[in-house]
Amino acid sequence: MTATNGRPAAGSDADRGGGTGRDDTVAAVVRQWRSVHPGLDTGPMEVIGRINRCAALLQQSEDAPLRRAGLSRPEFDLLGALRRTGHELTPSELAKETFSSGAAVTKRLKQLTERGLVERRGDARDRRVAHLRLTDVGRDLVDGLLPEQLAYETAVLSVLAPEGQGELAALLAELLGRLEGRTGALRA
Amino acid sequence: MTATNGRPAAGSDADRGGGTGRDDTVAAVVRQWRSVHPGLDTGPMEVIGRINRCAALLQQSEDAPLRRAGLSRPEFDLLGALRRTGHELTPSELAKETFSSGAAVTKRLKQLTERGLVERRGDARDRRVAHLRLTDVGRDLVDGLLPEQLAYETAVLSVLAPEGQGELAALLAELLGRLEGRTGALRA
DNA sequence: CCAAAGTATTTTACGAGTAAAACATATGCT
DNA sequence: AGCATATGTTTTACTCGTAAAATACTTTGG
Repeated sequence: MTATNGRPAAGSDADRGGGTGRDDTVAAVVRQWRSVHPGLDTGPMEVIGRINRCAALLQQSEDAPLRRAGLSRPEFDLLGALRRTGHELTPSELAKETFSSGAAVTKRLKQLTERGLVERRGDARDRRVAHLRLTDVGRDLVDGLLPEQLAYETAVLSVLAPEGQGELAALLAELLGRLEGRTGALRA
Repeated sequence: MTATNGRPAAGSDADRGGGTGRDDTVAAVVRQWRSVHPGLDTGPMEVIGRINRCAALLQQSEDAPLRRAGLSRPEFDLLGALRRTGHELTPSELAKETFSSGAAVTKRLKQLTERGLVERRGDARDRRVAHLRLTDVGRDLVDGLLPEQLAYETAVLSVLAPEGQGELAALLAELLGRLEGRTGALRA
């Protein structure tokens, strides 16, 4: 919690490595804060601010191939969950799997079922629960879209060297694993 | 675009380093996809999926101190922009500064002005434009909240060693800088 | 000076997510 | 069996963001 931990001093390390690094907007914001509140440890901003901003930027571009297919990312995530698990899922399982609320899943399912991408089947034993599965059309849509989507993402990420991507993935995995360990239940 | 680029092979590298690494949910998802579509290069998922998931998780916890003050993160960002630039800003400048649409800024300003955190002043020369500034109350709120918020974020991030945080910040800065270079205009 | 075009901001209509309540059904206890 | 409680899902009321239209003002060029 002190202002002098192990992080490299902020405000001048914007370009590391080959000197090709542009200055990012978060660095500029942090610089402003530091000049207004010189005593503050702005370290967390440099991580969290950038994660948020990256997420926002990536989602804009990232979703381009999806939109061509008339799908939002949350919709694609839902279809993807059904595809990758390979079996039927109940609404609650889908909610857990896609990290969204039950109500949101209900709404998405309604639309996706109307579009014929997903089918609903009632449970014989417990008539409260529903089982959802992809229709053939839904399955083909996902299978056709995924390679496109991944190719697109590969292209977007190619601004980073492969080793950089690997390091980034590893660090994020570590952070994510521990954050999830704190709060998130580990799913079955 | 080939499946054999420089990234470490996915699916078994979940714990690196000291062996303390928990398995994160994205790793599990990627494993599922790989077993359904073995030919696919899932590299981008490991980066983008994790960035998105981290952003989501962080925002949940992150915003706790803010909520105590009755502020959403976008509201705090707006107040913060006014505080850190140190001068008045027009609605359009605020929109640029907080990466949100003009309409969203209008709405937030309305609420924040009603709450007495922000003041509006009309421009003498050009009567279309407004100039916004923090009230004393608004300024004190931001100044009181920021250290709390940063301390909280520091605590959340402390699941990563300081060097890890530094590396992560640097990699994200590089990614972000180049992504912004592609599309985003570099602001003044 | 006046009309046309441009710019800053707000308003409107709407889509999507959420929390909490409402339903519908199942399970446990006596 | 019968009632209380728990669980899975949907509905309701509401908030917030967005795109596009509307508004208000300014600038430009004849």
